[in-house]
Amino acid sequence: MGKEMKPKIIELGYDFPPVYLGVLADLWKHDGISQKELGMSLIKTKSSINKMLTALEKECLVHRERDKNDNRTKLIFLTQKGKDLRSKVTNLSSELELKLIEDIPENELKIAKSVLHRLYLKLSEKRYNHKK
Amino acid sequence: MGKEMKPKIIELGYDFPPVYLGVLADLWKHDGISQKELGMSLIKTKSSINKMLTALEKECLVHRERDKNDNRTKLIFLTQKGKDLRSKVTNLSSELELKLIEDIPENELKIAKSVLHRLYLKLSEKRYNHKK
DNA sequence: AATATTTAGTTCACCTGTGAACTAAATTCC
DNA sequence: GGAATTTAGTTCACAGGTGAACTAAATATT
Repeated sequence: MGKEMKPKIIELGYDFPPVYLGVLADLWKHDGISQKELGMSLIKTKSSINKMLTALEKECLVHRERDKNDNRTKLIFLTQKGKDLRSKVTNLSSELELKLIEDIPENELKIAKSVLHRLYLKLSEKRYNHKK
Repeated sequence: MGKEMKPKIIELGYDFPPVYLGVLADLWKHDGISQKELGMSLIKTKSSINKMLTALEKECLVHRERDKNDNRTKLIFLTQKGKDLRSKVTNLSSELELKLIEDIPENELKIAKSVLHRLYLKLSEKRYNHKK
C-alpha cells in the first residue's frame, strides 16, 4: 500500500514515507495528543514516533507544543496545511482500501482483525512478563 | 516472536536474526532449492535472501552449490549442523506457536489466514499491473 | 550463428524502526 | 521537603529489508 501511496504524496507536493500518514490520520481524529498516546495507538516506540514527527514537522504538517499541565509531555497539533491534507488523502486511501477489500466478506474481515488483535495482545503480554 | 526466539538461538550457540529461521524451516522441508524459490516462498526479495544466506553460511548452517543444469542458479543445502538444528528449533517454535494460538478457535485462524492471503494476492497483482 | 532479451544472483547505498543511554520534569516515599 | 523512582521525550548507532545497478549465464529472435 505504501508503494501505491508514495507517488500520490509526491503529487500533493510533500515527501515523507507513506506509513507516516498513520500519524496524520490519528491527529485528524484527535488533534493535540501526546507523543506517548500516538505511540500507543500506532504501536510504535517513542523513537519511531519522534522520527515521524520530526519529518512531518519539516513538511510543516504538524507542530509540537509543551503541555502546560505537564512540562514533560509535548502535544502534537496539525498545522493548517496538515488539516487541509485530510480530504485529499482520505479520498485516496479509502479508495485504495475499498479496492483492496471489496470482495472479502465483511464477517471474515472482522474475524481476521480480531484474530490479529488477540495475537498482538498475547505477544505483548508475553513480552511484558519476560521483562519482569 | 523474534524477541522470544533470539535468546534461544544464542543458547544453541548461534547468532543470527530469528526471522532467518524461516529459511532453515523451508530447507528442512525441501533441501536443495534455489534462492529464487526461497524468495518466493518466504516473500522476500533476492537481496534479502542473499543477506540471509550469507549470514547462515557464516554460521555453517547452509552452503550454496552451483546448479549443474543451470549455471546461473545456486542450490541451497543444509550442512550437518543445519540438519541437526531442526529438532531443537522446531520444538521451541512449535511450543511458542501453540502457546500463542491455544485459545483461538481453529476456524477463525483459518479465516484469518485466508483473508491475509487474499490481501497479499491483491496487493501483488496491483503492484504488477503498475509496473507494466 | 550473432545479437538481443531474460533470468539468477551479487553488491551497495539507503530507508524505516528500534533499543539503549541520556535529559529533564513529575511523582513517590520516607 | 529532599532523595529516589518514574515518566516523556531526544539522540544515536544499528538492524533487517529493499531497489537499482551490476555480472554472468541462458534463452529468444532474426
